[in-house]
Amino acid sequence: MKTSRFFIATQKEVPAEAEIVSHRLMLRASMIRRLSAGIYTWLPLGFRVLRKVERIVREEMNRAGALELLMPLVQPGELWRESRRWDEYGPELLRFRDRHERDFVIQPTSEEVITELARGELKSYRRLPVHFYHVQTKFRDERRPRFGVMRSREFIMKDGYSFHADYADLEREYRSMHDTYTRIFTRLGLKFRAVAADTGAIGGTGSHEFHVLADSGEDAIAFAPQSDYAANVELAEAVSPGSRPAAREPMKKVPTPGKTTCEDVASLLELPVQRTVKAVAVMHDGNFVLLFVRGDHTLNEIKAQKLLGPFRFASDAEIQQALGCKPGYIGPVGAKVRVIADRTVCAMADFVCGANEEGHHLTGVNWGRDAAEPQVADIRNVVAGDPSPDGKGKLQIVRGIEVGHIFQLRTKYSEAMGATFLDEKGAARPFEMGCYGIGVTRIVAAAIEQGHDPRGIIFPVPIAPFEVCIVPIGYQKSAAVRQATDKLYDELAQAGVDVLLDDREERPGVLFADMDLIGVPHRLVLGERGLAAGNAEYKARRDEKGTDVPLASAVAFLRERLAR
RNA sequence: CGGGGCGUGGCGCAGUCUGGUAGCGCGCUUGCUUUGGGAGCAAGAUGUCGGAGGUUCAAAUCCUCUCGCCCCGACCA
Repeated sequence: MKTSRFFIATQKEVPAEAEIVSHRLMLRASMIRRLSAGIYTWLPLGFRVLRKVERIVREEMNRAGALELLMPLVQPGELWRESRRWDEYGPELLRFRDRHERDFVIQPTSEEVITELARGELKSYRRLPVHFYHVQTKFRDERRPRFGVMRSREFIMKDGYSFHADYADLEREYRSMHDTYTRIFTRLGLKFRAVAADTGAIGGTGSHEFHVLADSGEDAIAFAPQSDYAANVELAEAVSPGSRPAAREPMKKVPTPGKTTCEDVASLLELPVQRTVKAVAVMHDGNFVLLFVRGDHTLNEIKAQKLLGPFRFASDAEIQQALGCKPGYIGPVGAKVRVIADRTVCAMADFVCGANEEGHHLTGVNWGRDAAEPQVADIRNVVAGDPSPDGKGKLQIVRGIEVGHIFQLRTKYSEAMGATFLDEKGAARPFEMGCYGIGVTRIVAAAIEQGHDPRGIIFPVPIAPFEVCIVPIGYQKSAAVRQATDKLYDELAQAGVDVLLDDREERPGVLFADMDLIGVPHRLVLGERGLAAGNAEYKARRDEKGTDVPLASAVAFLRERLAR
């Protein structure tokens, strides 16, 4: 490709809308343009990257035996009523009516359609197992789209669905997909981690997320460096710290006017915040419930929800009614309500908590002696330094961008939609199902979050818009440069290298800046100076300085570099 | 959904408080010079100031309505 025949519209200035580095760079590099909130056009440069990501995904899915098909973007609402997701999905599901007033949705995923297909086509166990996938546009009407294509409303996802006669076979496919995803993200050149994930309302044992590691990630991941343990913080178990020490202090009420947070109370009393206990008041099924975590810990709402079922935070008025005090001074002593303590809190003695009286806290509080023994559960988020749940070392926390998710659906959809097959004995049984997603568009942004410097994007070779660029100095002026450049360009193209020749009539600085910005991994510069000695100058995108390479061996040199 | 902010040429912004000839930088066009890290000079083009209504001799500026976009929050005792 020659730049003069391509479309590069780089910008020095960034549109004010862009917040994170990948979004800024994608706009500046002219990979994408925003059309509407969370809706983007992929320009030719960005589209090349997108296609390369898709290609790797397809190759590995096909290699694993999955079969590509294409399901519609627009799906009948009727199917969604069958699966009950019409009601469960909420406002993120984009719905509309056609001219006959029939309900339709723009698909956020395709479980309904694939299950509909399966119940019509997969009548016999002899057809199983089978795994269908497609790479298709998705729409989720996000409450708040942001970060460019990282969290957009319209995006491209690879979603696959597998059908099995029994759970053992589903598990086999699930492990196979775990391996396949590992290969895909490895080939994409990304630093990633597979982590155990929450299975949400569906339950079941199997769900893993694949996260690209980046500080700007929206998810927190807990992992143990000494073992294989890795889990989304939403899920990571906070293990019990052991048995509770004996009480040594008497309970005492102390004035703490205006000190409503554990940090404030701890600093007033000159105690570590780890000696304090904080209360979270929630309403569940019309009942007032107090949840206690250590002062420096935070409540894990997902764990709490699993324990209690759906709940919401209590209002100030409800707290006043249940405890007779304001928020900020809540404690378990004398509280005639349901009390749930985190495992860590349960193992505390002589702790500090609210006195259920405005402006006062209690010190030297002990379970059993001063307050009724609470219900104990794991309801907090793990923090760095917590022991790993597998007993091997301590947890660390890193941030990640979720780019893949594999899931054992089991029979949720097949039962809801009556999708059954006949087994060897002629009995109708619902399919065991798995589903497997990869956020194709998000991967592009994630790769940039992981690979960039002040000059621009640094793409991994497999997904770079071009593998190599040639920057001639004086292409329009010097016949020698032009001749050598054209020859090299032809040779590289012949050798199957994805090469971009920057033949624009611009000053060299402009060409260098653009090639750096769009993230081409390898660069060859041809100028009269070097050509006189028979050399081209080679520089990898991450290198500070270039090195001379004999022009005669430049193709072989690059092929060797690209083969790595 | 709640809170905050912004809509002025393709992009980034000033001008709005205090009504009175619509401006700057980047980009774009043409010419000359320049040419190994985002050039210089000169000449140019591009605006229904998001939209509708109102107040006024006069509205980018004041008022009302409306549309769009961005950011923050939804962990709090």
